Amino acid sequence: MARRDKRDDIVRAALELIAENGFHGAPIAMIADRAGVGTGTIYRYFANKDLLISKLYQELEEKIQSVIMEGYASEKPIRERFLHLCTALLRYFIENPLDFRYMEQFHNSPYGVAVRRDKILGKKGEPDMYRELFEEGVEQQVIKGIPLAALFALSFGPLLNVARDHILGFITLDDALIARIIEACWDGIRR
Amino acid sequence: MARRDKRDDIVRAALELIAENGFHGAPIAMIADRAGVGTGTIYRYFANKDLLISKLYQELEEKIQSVIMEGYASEKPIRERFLHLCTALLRYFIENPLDFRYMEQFHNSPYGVAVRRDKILGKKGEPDMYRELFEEGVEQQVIKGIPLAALFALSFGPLLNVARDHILGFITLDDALIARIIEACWDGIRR
Amino acid sequence: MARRDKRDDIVRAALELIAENGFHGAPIAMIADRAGVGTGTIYRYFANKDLLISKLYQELEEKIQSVIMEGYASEKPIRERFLHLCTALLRYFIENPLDFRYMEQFHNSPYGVAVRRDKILGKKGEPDMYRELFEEGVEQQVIKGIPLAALFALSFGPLLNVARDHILGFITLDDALIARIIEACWDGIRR
Amino acid sequence: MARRDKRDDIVRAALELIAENGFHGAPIAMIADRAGVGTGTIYRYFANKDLLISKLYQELEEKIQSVIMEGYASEKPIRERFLHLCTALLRYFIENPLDFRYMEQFHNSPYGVAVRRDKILGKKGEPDMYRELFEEGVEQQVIKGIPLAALFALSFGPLLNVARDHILGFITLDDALIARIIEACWDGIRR
DNA sequence: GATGAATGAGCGTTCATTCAT
DNA sequence: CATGAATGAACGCTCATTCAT
Repeated sequence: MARRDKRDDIVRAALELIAENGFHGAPIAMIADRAGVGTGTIYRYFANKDLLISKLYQELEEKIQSVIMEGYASEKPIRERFLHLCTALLRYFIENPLDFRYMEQFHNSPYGVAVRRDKILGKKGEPDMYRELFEEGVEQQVIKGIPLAALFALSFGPLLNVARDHILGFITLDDALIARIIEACWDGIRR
Repeated sequence: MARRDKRDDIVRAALELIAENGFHGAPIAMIADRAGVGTGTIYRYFANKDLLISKLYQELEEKIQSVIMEGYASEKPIRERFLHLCTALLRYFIENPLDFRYMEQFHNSPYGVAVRRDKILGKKGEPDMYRELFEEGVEQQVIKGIPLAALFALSFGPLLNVARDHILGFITLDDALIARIIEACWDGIRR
Repeated sequence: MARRDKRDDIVRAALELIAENGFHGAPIAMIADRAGVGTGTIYRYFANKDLLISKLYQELEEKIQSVIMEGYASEKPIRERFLHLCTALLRYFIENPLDFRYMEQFHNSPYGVAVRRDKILGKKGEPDMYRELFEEGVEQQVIKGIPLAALFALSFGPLLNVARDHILGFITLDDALIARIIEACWDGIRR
Repeated sequence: MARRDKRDDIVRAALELIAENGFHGAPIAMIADRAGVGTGTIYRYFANKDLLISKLYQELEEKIQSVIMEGYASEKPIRERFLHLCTALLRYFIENPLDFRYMEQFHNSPYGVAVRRDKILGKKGEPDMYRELFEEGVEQQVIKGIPLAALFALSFGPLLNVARDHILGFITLDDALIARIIEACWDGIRR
């Protein structure tokens, strides 16, 4: 088996178990078992469990980022761009429920706080589509002039909530409902 | 010391430690220590740690429920009632950050799922102000005709997010900003 | 069983196993087993394995110190005092081979270096019979005027070597031989 | 690279790491790394770690043996020969502290016991300069008539102790001091 | 021959829970 | 009733050794 494959097996096993059971419910031995490798093998790819968790988060974030940026046109109107990003993100989560659950677990953990700070306050040079979009929208007076953190809350809060409820089976999201919910998010932030 | 007092000490210690450090950072021995009781004593009040956690959640919920219902008048317009509930809730969280952090920890854990289901789908007979409000608002065509879960998401999602950001210091909520954010939530759900 | 007894069981088990097999050959689980307690119990008495090892060393040292000081008269001639201390020490080791082996293991380990430095250079305020004796002897020109460390080496070096050889069965020390060897040590350091 | 060179690299890496960090601090992977070879390669030269350790000891011993025998003349008087051997040995250790530290680690380990036994009791036919010297000295009544093990203890005990203290910086040995200490050793064993 | 990825037994340590006092 | 000493399963992690390439 190629080296890459083994790493992938580990990452996938970690993703599944953590998504399903939380960090608690995913001991290294169980991850190794699910991945079909020895426990020691995991440590050849990740220095420790924390790093495995963080690395997996980063990779997911990059993957999601690239997916939602497909077809994104920065010259279109703010509203259209907002709808695009939100729809793409929500669709991604619905189609990849494990990824969603993992991200959720991660954000609600000590790691998550630092990441959230960077997202809101802007990390060293790294651009964030949402932040740029909000800042531009506020400037153009299309979006309410409230702090960025509030705009993030008004957008992601509902989004992540409905994604979760859908995955848990409390609601069933189809294209029409997705569209209505995202319109509602837009109603929340638009001036 | 009265039996009640001892129980309260345990509950308060658990609240503080779990709010500050998460479930991980609150072993029974530490809770007992902070409460000033023996570890065994906790098991005289709660059959096990899970039950302590769940019971504490229930009590917090009841307390919050009663606080936000103060001055709530069901004969007032939907909008006004919505603003009242949301403002009271957000204020409560800001003034009681430990309670908020605890609720957050709880919701983001295996326990949380069942609770959320009950809230959305309606538990055995127990009334929920929000659900009633939303149902009435939808009926009166004041609120968007989307599933209850979506309305919950559009309301609580932003609320909990800004509460967290405030507590973490990423945003500073004053009365004016609270009002604007809750208005924005209303914009999101109103027809 | 009294608390003290359990602690003693742990300490004795650690002493035996480490003396017999070295630090390597004395995992916590084995010590617990030999002591007849659960592994977790050890951690109620010692914060970690290192502390157990260090504490055991200290206690042994104190015990040995008090034994060899029995009947020690500081007004007697240097030579007589030297013979007394060395004889008492060597006898102690022969009669308590586990203690000897333990001390040996300890001294030959990272911990041991610091202890040795203190012994030679003189720790804060703590008096050491040997150091005082050597210093007095050098001053009185009864003992060779070479560095303390050299005097320690000329005394303890042979002592510990023969103790080891006796315990390992390479030599059999009786009172006469002990006396001759210690006289030889004196020959080495005396002017 | 020649086979011999690779083996030397491994042996040197093992020597350095074990001397510096003890057996604990020298995992096979680290030795391989330092030697610039693959971990598996080590097992082509040594069946297992224990054998590497023992073989390294033997080689060091042979090297030391040959060095201290330089200029050794068995026709000279006992005393002179003793001073020669001890001086050469002490000098060697001071000039090769890694070798010394390694020997020390080795002697204070399960392996060491067997080696010591051989040295004192005389291994199958292998001659040992010191043993011969002591036996001859005792016979000529130049050296005290005590067991060989005691003579070894009175000679090597101080020697190894001062070597260690010098390497650890507790004492500074120059030629004069070395001479005085070895004279003192001689005082200890001579009749 | 040489490699280093893979392995899993074994380590030190934690902590929810029990139970004798 | 209240206690806290005792427990041992379970955890994250290490490392000597193997073996497919």
